[in-house]
Amino acid sequence: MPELPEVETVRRGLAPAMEGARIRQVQLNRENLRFPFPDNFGSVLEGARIKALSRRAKYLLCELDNGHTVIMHLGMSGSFRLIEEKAVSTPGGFHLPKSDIAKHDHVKFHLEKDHSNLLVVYNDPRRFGFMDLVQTEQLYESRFLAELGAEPTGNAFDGNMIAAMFSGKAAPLKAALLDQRLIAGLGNIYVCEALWRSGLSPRKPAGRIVNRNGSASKKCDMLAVAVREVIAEAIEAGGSTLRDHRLADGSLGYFQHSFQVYDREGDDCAKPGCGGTIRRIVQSGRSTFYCPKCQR
DNA sequence: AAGGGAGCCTGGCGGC
DNA sequence: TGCCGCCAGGCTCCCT
Repeated sequence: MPELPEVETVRRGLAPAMEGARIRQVQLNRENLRFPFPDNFGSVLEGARIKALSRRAKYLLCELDNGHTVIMHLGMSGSFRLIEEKAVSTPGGFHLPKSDIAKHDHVKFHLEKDHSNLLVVYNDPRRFGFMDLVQTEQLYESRFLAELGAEPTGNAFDGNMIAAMFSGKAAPLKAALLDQRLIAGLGNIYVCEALWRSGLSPRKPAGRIVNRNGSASKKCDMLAVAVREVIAEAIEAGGSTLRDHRLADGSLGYFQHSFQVYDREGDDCAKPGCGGTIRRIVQSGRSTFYCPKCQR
């Protein structure tokens, strides 16, 4: 479920319960997800207290009080469930009632907070997600975070920044916006939506929206605004829920009802007076949805 | 050197 | 009903 707004929604769902909690036990139901779990994963986590749950791009960062931070990525299909203590509590934490045990539950974090037990379960059918452990001091030099580009929610993100990033680029706008080394956190859905909102074709070479002298054109400004807005609105809506993914508390995000182009091939373009039809094309192996009439 | 494609996995859906 | 191919929100690696 995971582009930036979904990860942020997960973070907001888990943080109140997890921050300040102590990790009693970590249960790994397999030795790897996309990558192997680090050897010391359990030993470093168990007994530690969670200081903060934050986010960078699509990564969840769980800072512990022992100098380590857990880096987590949800891949394509990862999700968390938060389960409050139930009747089946034991001295070692508690176990899921049979009805709550799901296929592909790969990691269970048994937590204790304010004398009650919590269970945080990570489920991931496709196992493209992963978890890693780094020294908090070197967090931003770690291999996953070091290369990341601008946070599209940040104050510095504007048309000038886009101009600097896209200047001279031959890659299509779609690919440039998906490049995590430039802007970090956008995925297939929100890129399609942002391009539609800004009236720009996903096929247009990224460098061509930049002024000849390298400064920000009107198009750069409009694109920056569209990206900021679509991300902000999606976070506000609790992200998008596709294929029945749930949020940590079991509820559903509803931004998918606001999609104007994503997965809407054949629909009329929603832009007033446009009259175009949404089309699906494939760019670098992935679906792009756009309106050929008003996106130029 | 940047850009495109395959590969990693499982599950759900539509077509026959 | 069953089987098959295609598709899916991400990322890394390898090739040109």
